[in-house]
Amino acid sequence: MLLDALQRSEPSNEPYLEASTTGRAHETHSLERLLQAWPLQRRRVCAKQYVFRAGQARHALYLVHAGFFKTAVVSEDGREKITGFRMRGDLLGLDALDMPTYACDVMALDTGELWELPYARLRDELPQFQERVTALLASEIRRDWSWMLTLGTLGADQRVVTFLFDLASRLEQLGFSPNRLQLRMTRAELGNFLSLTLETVTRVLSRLQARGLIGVAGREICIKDRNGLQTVLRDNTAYH
Amino acid sequence: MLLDALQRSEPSNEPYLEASTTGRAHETHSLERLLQAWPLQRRRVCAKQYVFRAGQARHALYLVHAGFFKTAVVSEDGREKITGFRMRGDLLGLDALDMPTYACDVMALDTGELWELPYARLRDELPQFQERVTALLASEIRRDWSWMLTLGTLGADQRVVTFLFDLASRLEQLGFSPNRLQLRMTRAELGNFLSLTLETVTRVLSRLQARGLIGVAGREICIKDRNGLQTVLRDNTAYH
DNA sequence: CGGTCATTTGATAGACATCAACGTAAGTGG
DNA sequence: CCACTTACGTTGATGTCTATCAAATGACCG
Repeated sequence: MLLDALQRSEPSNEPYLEASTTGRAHETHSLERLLQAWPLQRRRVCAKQYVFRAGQARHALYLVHAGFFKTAVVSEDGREKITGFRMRGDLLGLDALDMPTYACDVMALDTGELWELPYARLRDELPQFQERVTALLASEIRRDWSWMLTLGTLGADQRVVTFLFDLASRLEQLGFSPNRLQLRMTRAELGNFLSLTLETVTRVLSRLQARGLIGVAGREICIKDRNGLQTVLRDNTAYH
Repeated sequence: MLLDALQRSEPSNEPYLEASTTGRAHETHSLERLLQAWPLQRRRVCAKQYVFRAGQARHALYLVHAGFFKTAVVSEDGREKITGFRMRGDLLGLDALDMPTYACDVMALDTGELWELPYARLRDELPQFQERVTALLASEIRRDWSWMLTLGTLGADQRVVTFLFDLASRLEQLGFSPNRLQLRMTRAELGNFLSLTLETVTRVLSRLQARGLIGVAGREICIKDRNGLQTVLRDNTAYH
């Protein structure tokens, strides 16, 4: 139950414009609707380009309008950890709201468009905005906790499957097909997010494909047997 | 740099009332000062007692005034993950601000006192409160990310050392000695938080003690050689 | 003082990391 | 248009960290 509310991670965007079974314009888009009357600064970014980096002066909040992004934290000694993948409707920079500088790196994984939100003005002039921001902050915490649970208690296969389900669910929310996933990150990035090596990610995907549960063609993955994948989650619950 | 701002996890409370070198009344206590004029409902809890559990109707926010607590999420199939240890100055229930029910379990690890904060009223009547809550939410996210980094990229020894440093730092902020740590959680709980087994935690502590870096007597741990411990962190940076 | 729970330590095994090649795709420049 | 380069992905062999299993000791409590 908690899980349903929490799980999240990944995106794929412009292709696959099929109709979703559940309709469009979900929670994710509510911020966009809220901001329709505002003249927002837009910013285009290309793949591998940083939106901002930890330590830079915080100018604004960014609302993802298109494209895929990764957020990451880095330690002094260079260890990096991808904390999430962001897509349309996600807000970037929230985690530094109380700071003068950004607290994480955000990199575009493909070309995308961002809307620059002037936080202070929106907060003061748009009453629902503050509330929305609070909700987004809280849900980010729950999402993080959910991933901590996943990474801390599940084995490699189950982590990957959890990721695939989460990505599929997010895509579906945006109106895309939940069965054809276009990964925008490398195996290494996926592995980093899941606390696995890139080789392990590859092996898991191959394994799942061999069992007929998914189809893998590079970064294009299709989900063939949802129940089978659910079984993977239920079965060998490694650890603890 | 990021790390310093982020790391956090653990507490120990009433004993060790030594003077801290850095003075008192830090950021952590600012909420208490802010609330001095308010008549707050207080609640006493005993060890092993739940403050609230995930799914229960959300009544209020709780400010920890005394005692130690653990927050945990649980999946449908019973996997549990401790997401943090909370002490004086921490706010409980923040992660569910936008929900009708709590999103995690909170259990007292010893006797403690909580102050019940009526969120809606405080938000409306105390302007600085909203701001404070936002800051706390954001810093919880950064803290979570920092632990994700630690758990995802460091080996067992380094996780435990990171934990000890974090705990020591938090204790110092509260005015206690940063060198004598009274753990309030079992090895199993510590292991759960660090994504290790209780046996591994025990072994690491024994190992560090054998090297003369710390002293271990059950749940009482004293830090003997900070530099030596720093070395552990620098050295064998396992993984990736 | 028996009984439960927490901690410690040892022996063993397994899952995943590491190391090493090789295959594939895409982009560059001659 | 095709070597050449570079980045990414796949697969295999091997190693190791830490989980698992097991047992003994100690602490606390009714």
